[in-house]
Amino acid sequence: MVDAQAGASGLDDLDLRLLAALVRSPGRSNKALADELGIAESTCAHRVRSLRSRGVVSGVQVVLDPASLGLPLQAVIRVRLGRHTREGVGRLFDAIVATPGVIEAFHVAGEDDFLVHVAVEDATALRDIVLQHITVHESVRTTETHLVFQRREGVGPLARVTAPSPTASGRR
Amino acid sequence: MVDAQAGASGLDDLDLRLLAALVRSPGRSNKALADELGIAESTCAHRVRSLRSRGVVSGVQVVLDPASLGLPLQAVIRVRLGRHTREGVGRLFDAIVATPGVIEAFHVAGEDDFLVHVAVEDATALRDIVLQHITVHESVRTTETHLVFQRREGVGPLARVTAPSPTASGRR
DNA sequence: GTTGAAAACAAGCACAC
DNA sequence: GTGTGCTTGTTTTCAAC
Repeated sequence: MVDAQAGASGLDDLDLRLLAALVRSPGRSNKALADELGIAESTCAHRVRSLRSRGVVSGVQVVLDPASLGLPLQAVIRVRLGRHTREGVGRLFDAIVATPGVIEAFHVAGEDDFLVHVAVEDATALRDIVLQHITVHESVRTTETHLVFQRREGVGPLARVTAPSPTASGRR
Repeated sequence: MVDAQAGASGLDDLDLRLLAALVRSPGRSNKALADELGIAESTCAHRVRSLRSRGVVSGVQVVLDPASLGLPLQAVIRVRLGRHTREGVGRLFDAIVATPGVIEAFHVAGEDDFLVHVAVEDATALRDIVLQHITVHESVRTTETHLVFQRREGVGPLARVTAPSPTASGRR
């Protein structure tokens, strides 16, 4: 085997185990992390800081429950544009993510141009978002609103890196 | 005015300001939070614990950068089903979120049944996900894969609760 | 790159208001 | 529901390996 480097990124085995532990339980103390990985606390702290500074860990996020906030309704709004100028698309994207209730938005290729995930209080609020924040933009041609029955987190990107091939094909 | 309660949820003004501060900078210490809000540390700690126990704050999440992990390609896969049995849908959902590279998945109403957000290393990996993890399920009729140019976070649910009416109705 | 130890810091708890 | 002081534990820093 070459060394402990993984893939194209400069992440060694310890980095990956650290990331896995971090993702699994973000609230843990540095001491607890270090103990689990069998390394010194200072080493653990250094690696975590390094991963943050390199941008591998983009950040930490507090997740709110929309329903508890009085926003029990979620939807994905598919937005299709007419004219596609670079500035128009950029300004629309800016306006979309600045709209209260918008959780995330994707600029995608294909039939649709944007997918917008929103949480709102009721159907009226949903209509108001579409009419007052989306279709008001002249570049928007059509929208389609899809109610979200359920949203679930996936195992995430890390699962592709840590366990890419269950079939042991020699070494990578 | 009635009191400091907001909307249908039992959240007062301090709770909302606390949540806003938490979301803005999740890494902050309790002391820093308390100082910003002008309250005692114990009060701040109590409120935060209460918000967590009530489920308003669902949790804390470590956000990884897929590109730094060697997964520069993101896509949204739209999945349409043929047969819609309750168990079939549930098992498919389980399988989808367990697929390495899947960041999140939505079960939606309408034309499509699932929207799956994935991060992968290249186009081949994307094809493999669709063929080996999605279309292998007999309930799946068709899929459409849409490349993600860019994903952006919205201002979030809290913005709908904290600043619903910009018109100053009395003092805050 | 890793470690252990000391100093600075923050969190949790019981209690008083 | 809010504030205070103490005790405990944790993060940080630094010299050294």
